[in-house]
Amino acid sequence: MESWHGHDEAQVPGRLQGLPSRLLNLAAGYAQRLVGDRLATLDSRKWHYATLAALEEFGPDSQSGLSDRTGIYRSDLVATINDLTARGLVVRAPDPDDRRRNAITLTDEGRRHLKRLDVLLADAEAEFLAPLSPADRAELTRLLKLLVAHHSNP
Amino acid sequence: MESWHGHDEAQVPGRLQGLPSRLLNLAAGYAQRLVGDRLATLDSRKWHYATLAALEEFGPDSQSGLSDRTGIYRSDLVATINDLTARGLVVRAPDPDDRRRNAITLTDEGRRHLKRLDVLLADAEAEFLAPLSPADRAELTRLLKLLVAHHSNP
DNA sequence: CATGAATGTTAGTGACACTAACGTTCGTGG
DNA sequence: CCACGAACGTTAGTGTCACTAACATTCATG
Repeated sequence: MESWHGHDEAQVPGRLQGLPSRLLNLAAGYAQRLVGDRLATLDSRKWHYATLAALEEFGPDSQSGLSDRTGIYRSDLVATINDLTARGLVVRAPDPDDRRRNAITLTDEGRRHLKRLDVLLADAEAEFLAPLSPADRAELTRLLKLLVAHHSNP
Repeated sequence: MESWHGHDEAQVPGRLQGLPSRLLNLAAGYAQRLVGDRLATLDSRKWHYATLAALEEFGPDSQSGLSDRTGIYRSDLVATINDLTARGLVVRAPDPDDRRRNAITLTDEGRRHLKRLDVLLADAEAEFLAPLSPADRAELTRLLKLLVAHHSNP
């Protein structure tokens, strides 16, 4: 993750120019890049963060529970948990109450790592929102919530 | 492109819940899906549309010119132009003035196809923005433009 | 006219969203 | 009580998109 396509911004087709869906994609791209780059400084990604955050907030959970909470597909969660266990941030143990399940538990080191990621994310968020006033940020959040709410439950 | 992860929206970690960058990614995801699905009904994708639109607006162009205008990498543009020529929407011919270049030209059929895609896109855009009032849409566009402008030229 | 830059091309990487299929384990209805 | 279907974890694979590296051809400039 180094450069990107958005720096020079040559003459762009006019019909695309002001399209909210295009602007949204552009903006989301910048946000994603900022966040991704920050997390990468600690060899982490969105998935790692989301998983650790869910574990801290809701306590130990099965993989399918984590999949629900994070939106990560259970198939992709396998590799994520592999990573996190390999780094000692999480423990995967068979659930004695339901032997189909794995109980995923946050370790102390995992909790510490999550705290470090939190700092990074707050930083990225601040940098991303820099051009907006507090009122603008609230407004943006409101509008995005409307859109997300409308399209998330059909 | 059929289902997606956003329908049930289970209990999500609170620290992620209201984060503009997360909301932005979610919203962009919905928009992308809407647009992508619409375009897919005519076996097209974002790249095809962007290329055709750029050609109509700026006239025949080289591939690297198109790359600049659309933001598509020249390496990816090769396949895009391959597709479009295979479908007769575009003609690729060596540029006599500069034999390194290919001159890409929109065909009549390409123009017709673009018109069809335009309808689809307008439709997707309308559906995406359905929950917002005209004032809200203007506001969203304004905020997104601020963000994009700030992050596109460092 | 030699050197370096631009152009198109091929190949490949990596993140992410998503599907299909399979074995194991559990819960339930008959 | 047990057969059957559902849930769980896992493996493998697909498709889109952004992006890099390397190469041959052609052009432009010094």
